[in-house]
Amino acid sequence: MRVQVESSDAYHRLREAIVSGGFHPNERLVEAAVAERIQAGRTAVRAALVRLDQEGLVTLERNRGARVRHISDEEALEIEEVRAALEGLLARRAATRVNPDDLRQLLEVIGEMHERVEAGDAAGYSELNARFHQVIWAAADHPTATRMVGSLKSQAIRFQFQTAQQPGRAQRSLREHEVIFSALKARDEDAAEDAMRQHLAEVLGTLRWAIDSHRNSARWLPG
Amino acid sequence: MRVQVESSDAYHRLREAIVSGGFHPNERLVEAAVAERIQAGRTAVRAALVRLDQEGLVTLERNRGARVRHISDEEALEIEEVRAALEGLLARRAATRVNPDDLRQLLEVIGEMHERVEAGDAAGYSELNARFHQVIWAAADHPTATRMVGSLKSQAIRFQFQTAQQPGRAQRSLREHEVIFSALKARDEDAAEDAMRQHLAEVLGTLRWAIDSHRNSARWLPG
DNA sequence: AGTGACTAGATTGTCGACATTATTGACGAT
DNA sequence: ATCGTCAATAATGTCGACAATCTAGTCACT
Repeated sequence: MRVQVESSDAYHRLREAIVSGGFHPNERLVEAAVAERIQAGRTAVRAALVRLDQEGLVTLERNRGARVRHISDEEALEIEEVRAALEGLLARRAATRVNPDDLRQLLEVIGEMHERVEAGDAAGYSELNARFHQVIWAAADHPTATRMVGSLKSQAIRFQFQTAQQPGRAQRSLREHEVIFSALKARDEDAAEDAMRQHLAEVLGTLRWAIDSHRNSARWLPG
Repeated sequence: MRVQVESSDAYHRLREAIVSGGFHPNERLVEAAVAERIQAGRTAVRAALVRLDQEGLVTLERNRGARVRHISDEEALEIEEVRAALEGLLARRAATRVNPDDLRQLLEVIGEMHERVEAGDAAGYSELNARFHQVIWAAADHPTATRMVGSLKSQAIRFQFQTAQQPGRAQRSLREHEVIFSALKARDEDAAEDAMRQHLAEVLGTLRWAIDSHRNSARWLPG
């Protein structure tokens, strides 16, 4: 029976707990309590908090402890902008490096996407969307950019649903993915970057719209 | 007389020591030794190392300690690519947000750049180059992207000189900066992003060339 | 000489204890 | 009632000690 757990596990577990919503935004992370919850020592929790702070998932204030970082609407938009720039770069790189197997996987994902759209399964579509992008990241073979995009993704996860569930969004998204695929298949760098940026500009626009309308409705009710 | 130093200072000091070359790439960072050198406790050093690991300046291996991270030539090129994408985004944002004072500062920097170029002062030019970009970051008002660019910059600092000191590079660089300035002054988003990306593509090309020629010369001598 | 087991030393990982610092709530003065 | 003071409590920051782990060197054996 193992009691001691290596500290990097504490990091991964706490990260997972935060990203999956086990802690709410702005919730205070008391070291002792967290340590008990994730079965680790306070030392390990402390190290994990420092890493998560650097990563942007947590804010750490001296002598005042840690909180789950609240990503504001505005910041979510910023993150999405950066993601567009980075994924544009990745798509460009991927265009000159995709191999037949990558293309096969992308095509497969697109096929499944059609099914989900017809079934009206937004969650399932979201999942496929993530897979599509991951295949491109792998093909791009660019660890630096991939690492940064991954970090951004976990910060913005809370907003993921707001865009995915806009009516008609999935259909348009699917078409955009098909354009990206065509560009990659043609190994056209410029077209791939353009298509990816275009796609993420649409996502950004949708998110902006969703946030605005949410803001307004929130102002109507209590007003 | 204060002996105790707050731990975030340990981070800043160690970071500064690494970035400014006080430790060599791949040099081992023994906690006790570092603690003494930067006048801090081992606990503080440990926290600093975790942050620097997450930041990419240091690699941390379990039970095997920390080393100054060696940025390979290839990785330096990747970093420069990402920087180009991010700074392109920042230039675009800046185009719609620059105020007269920002433009005044940029013009001032360009003026001084002319002087340095004529004086053949590569180091001074580098300094001004950094200032130019920083003004743009401030005008862009985009904390997320700015934070990431800053992090990249410190990782790639070792390669900064290799590009700056190529003969004739400063003159061309200066012209590129003037194009960026014009686009910002005209508040033309597309032109600003294009100009910035063009500029950094030149930097990337120069770096690539410098690395290649260095690689070759290194292979000639001992071979 | 080369290989592998083993030991001694160096270094990191973790814990518990305690000092330092924030936060909360009670209390009294205005 | 509002504000400021102050004590009580809770939480974080730091240290020293020790356990766990790696590394380098020795020595026996082939």
